[in-house]
Amino acid sequence: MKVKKTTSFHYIKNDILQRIKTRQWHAGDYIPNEAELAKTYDCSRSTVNRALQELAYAGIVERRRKAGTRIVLQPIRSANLQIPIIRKEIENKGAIYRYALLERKIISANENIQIKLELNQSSKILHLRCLHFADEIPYQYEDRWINLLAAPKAKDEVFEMISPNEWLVENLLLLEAEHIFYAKNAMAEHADLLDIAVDDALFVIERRTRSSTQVITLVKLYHNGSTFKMISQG
Amino acid sequence: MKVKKTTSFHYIKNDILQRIKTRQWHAGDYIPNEAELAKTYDCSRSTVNRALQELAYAGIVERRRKAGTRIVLQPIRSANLQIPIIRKEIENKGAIYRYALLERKIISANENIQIKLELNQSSKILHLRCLHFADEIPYQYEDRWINLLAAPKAKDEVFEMISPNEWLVENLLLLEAEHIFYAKNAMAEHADLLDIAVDDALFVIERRTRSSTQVITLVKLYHNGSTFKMISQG
DNA sequence: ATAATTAATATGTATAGACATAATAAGTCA
DNA sequence: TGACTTATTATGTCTATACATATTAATTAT
Repeated sequence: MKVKKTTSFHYIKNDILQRIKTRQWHAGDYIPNEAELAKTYDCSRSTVNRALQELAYAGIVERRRKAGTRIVLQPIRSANLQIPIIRKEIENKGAIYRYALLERKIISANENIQIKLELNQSSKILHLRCLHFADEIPYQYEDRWINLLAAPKAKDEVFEMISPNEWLVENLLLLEAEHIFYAKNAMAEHADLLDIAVDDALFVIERRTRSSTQVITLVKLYHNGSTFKMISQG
Repeated sequence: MKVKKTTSFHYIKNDILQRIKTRQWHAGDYIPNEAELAKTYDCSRSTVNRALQELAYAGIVERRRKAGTRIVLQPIRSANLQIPIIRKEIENKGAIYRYALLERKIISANENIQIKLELNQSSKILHLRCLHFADEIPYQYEDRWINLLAAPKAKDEVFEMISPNEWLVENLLLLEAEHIFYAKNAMAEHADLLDIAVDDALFVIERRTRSSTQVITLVKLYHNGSTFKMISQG
């Protein structure tokens, strides 16, 4: 005879998910409150609370004080995307990675860059253009702007041997980032650099990295044919 | 004079992040254990535990029993992507949404689809092709396969008035999904349907939705010029 | 030296109880 | 009726304590 010891929040989480999946509880409905669930599962409210908080974080339920917990109507398709580090992505494929600097220039921010870097007035920006190769085949073209107010040390780095991303990771801590993805036809410049045809579809990642107070860097990454795979959990 | 009441796990989380950002603690280093941090912050170990668990979930630190908690070397750029529901995306822009069914056909799975739908043998599949309009302008082309073993009721739905996605959300519970994103040049068929030129860059989302045991549906969504914006937190 | 065993340790999780807080509902007054 | 005030309630969070568990370090046996 088995003796129940404790009910895990994992068990509760799965059980509630199961009830939702089997339509025992319907989308839009409020589910019993924590105290009642604690009785049902014969555990403490803390345990139920943890299970429900994780379900809320995963977007399965919505919680509001006094109102209660209800099953999200149309579970928003949120997905956790792991954006690969270019060197690792290439090396994981068994290819040899090579980095090359195309251009390094200190410029004054034009209006467009000024807005994107959230600068009050035009100031000095380090503009870098680079290429990443996999087995000597152009793999990604990188167009980057570094805010020298936020990263003054970048002035002293030539970026011949180290890629901007790796330098930034080593020299600053990049925690907050904002991404935009889109598709774009290759322009003559891109085609030339990536050794593809003009108008070939490019997958572009635009990333803005910031500290709490300022934008540190803006980068546009042009991929040729590369895909991103992500798994969203439920 | 202010009297300290309690230390919130939010405070601890932010404080640790701050220490990492200001390089007081370095990437790769182990940070003090929970008991010590509890003393530092004058709070209970539970509170520290919660803060650290959230930091671990966010990919900032790694934790292992007995070993301790250390700051992740190269914080993996993971980002939470909210995939818009087409109707809402269009309506949010203030445009009028319209759905149109192009084709509905029950087929036997060919080898390719059979693999993607994880079927042991060829079985009946519902193939749907649809268009989504914003103010009568083609906005997204949808190419979808529904596994009739997983969703037999779909046989009885004509999909003239309701889009496959909305029907599936109402009739099944879709919790697990797998996404792939890529860029692709428009083929003649796509160009024709989306009213664009051949070879224009398309942003494609490929989504496979499943229950715990089987694949329910596979869909390819072809966007014309639409971008996705996502914010990854730190 | 090597393998197996045992101890030590940091995190993982559950609990009962307490108080905080947001949001709603009920009640009160103009 | 409408504007304010006051309960009420469900979730949010913290604490002290206890035990579980994974992993490493130390010890013992071979």
